[in-house]
Amino acid sequence: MSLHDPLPAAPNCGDCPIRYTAVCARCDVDELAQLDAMKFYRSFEAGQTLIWSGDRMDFVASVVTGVATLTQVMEDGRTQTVGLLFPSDFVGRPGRDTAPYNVIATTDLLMCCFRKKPFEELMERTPNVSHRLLEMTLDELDAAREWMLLLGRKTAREKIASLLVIVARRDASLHLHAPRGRIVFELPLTREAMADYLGLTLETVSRQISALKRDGVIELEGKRHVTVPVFDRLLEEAGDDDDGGFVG
Amino acid sequence: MSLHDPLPAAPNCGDCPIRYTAVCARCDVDELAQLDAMKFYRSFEAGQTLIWSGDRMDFVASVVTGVATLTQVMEDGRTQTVGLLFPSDFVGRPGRDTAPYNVIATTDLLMCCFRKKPFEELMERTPNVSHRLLEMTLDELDAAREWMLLLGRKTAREKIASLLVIVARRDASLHLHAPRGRIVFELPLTREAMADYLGLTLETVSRQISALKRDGVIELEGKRHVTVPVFDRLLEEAGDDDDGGFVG
DNA sequence: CGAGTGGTTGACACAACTCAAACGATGTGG
DNA sequence: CCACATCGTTTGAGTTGTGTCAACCACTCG
Repeated sequence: MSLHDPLPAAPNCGDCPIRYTAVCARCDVDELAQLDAMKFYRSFEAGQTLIWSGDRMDFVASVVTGVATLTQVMEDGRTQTVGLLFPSDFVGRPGRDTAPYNVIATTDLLMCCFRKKPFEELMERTPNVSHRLLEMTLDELDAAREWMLLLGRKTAREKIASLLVIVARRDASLHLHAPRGRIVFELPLTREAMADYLGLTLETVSRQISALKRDGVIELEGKRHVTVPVFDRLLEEAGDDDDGGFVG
Repeated sequence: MSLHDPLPAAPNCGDCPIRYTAVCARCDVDELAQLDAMKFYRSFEAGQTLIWSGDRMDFVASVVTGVATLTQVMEDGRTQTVGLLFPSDFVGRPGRDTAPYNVIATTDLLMCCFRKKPFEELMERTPNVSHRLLEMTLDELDAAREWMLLLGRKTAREKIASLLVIVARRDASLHLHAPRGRIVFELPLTREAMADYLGLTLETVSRQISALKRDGVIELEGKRHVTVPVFDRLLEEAGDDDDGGFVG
């Protein structure tokens, strides 16, 4: 399975690909049955905007397959992506009713949705959900702060390498292993979407990817299919001091 | 009361300045008594590092008075501040035992601490605490994402203006009102700490502050005492499209 | 009074941005 | 089936905002 797989038929919770990683990860059979009863699926095509900043949000959701971005746009059009959503990531905030960001599908996307009100009520009586959500939110906060270091202090080349590391890790985690040695993955983002996430222009992104290719850090087939011959080399280029523990 | 006030004698929870804004905000008298029994205070001087990244953390804490920063440092010394902690903000993550960031007091600081284990146990049986912590963590995530926009897309001048807006807002929230018209506050950060938070060099910070002064957006007495004659003007300079609703 | 700390200002360099041209892949209509 | 438009991308040439290096100022402390 990769980030781009065709959408599976709406799965039963029991054999859902994100059963043990999403908000529902710690639910018992009874709790799962309750979620199962209230869930509904929505699918989107690559490029579609699911939610506009300022919209009323009457549901929360988990990404089942595909990738989406959270982006902020300034009045004059400057755009910054503030979150990448991979399978199992959660969208929406209990207790808030308007969306603070645009949510955009960058690949075909399947979401598992819950109407907000019933979900909030379930959260009230189900610590297994609210504690898992707290844990996931704390993880996202850590990720956001790591991204602040990237945006504030890394060079364009380090930024690109760091993004590739993130994508490689999230892709690997779908297969339940850590990236090591020679790895291959698909980029779920256009050059422009990468630029918006990295705080760069798309030209700079393109140039730095070309440079990493020229230097043998990566190989490309087409624009999206990336091979990293030596993952540790990519890690060095990313300039991270730690290796960011693997979460299965 | 300002961000810099001398430390009060260790207060009783009932008349603690952050009684209705910290993790304990929603606790009833009984829950408060439990927290009261297990809490202890620690104070720090401006400039002190409370916690080093990688250290074992056996407590969590709330800022009672003063300001602290969370900072990340790369191997080569590049430094990025990833969080500003004002009174009522929470430090430490239940369920993790080593600190991911340096925590540094930028003013004299009073912390209300809880040993991690007992606090976690109390959280298990006290939804009023864990729900409040979830809410605060979601707020912090929003703040981190707003900062990502700043780091990725704003100019140096906009960055400075934005920081001043944040400090003005947090300072005002201690007095339970929103900033408006002519306002006055103390900067709780050195130029270097500002640079680390804004992803700039201290020279650029200094130049842009001089420029804002020259243009009449701010007035300075000494290096730290700031007067903003027209708060809306500062907001324009910050380049934010929304006015970031007031939280009392 | 000298040393140290935090801040300001200047001169210059360079990484990344802007503007512009062109490419390959894909799709569409005559 | 070819001409043509579009989209995402690459590459080049020139500009600029911010970083770097360095001198100097204002205070404070011992």
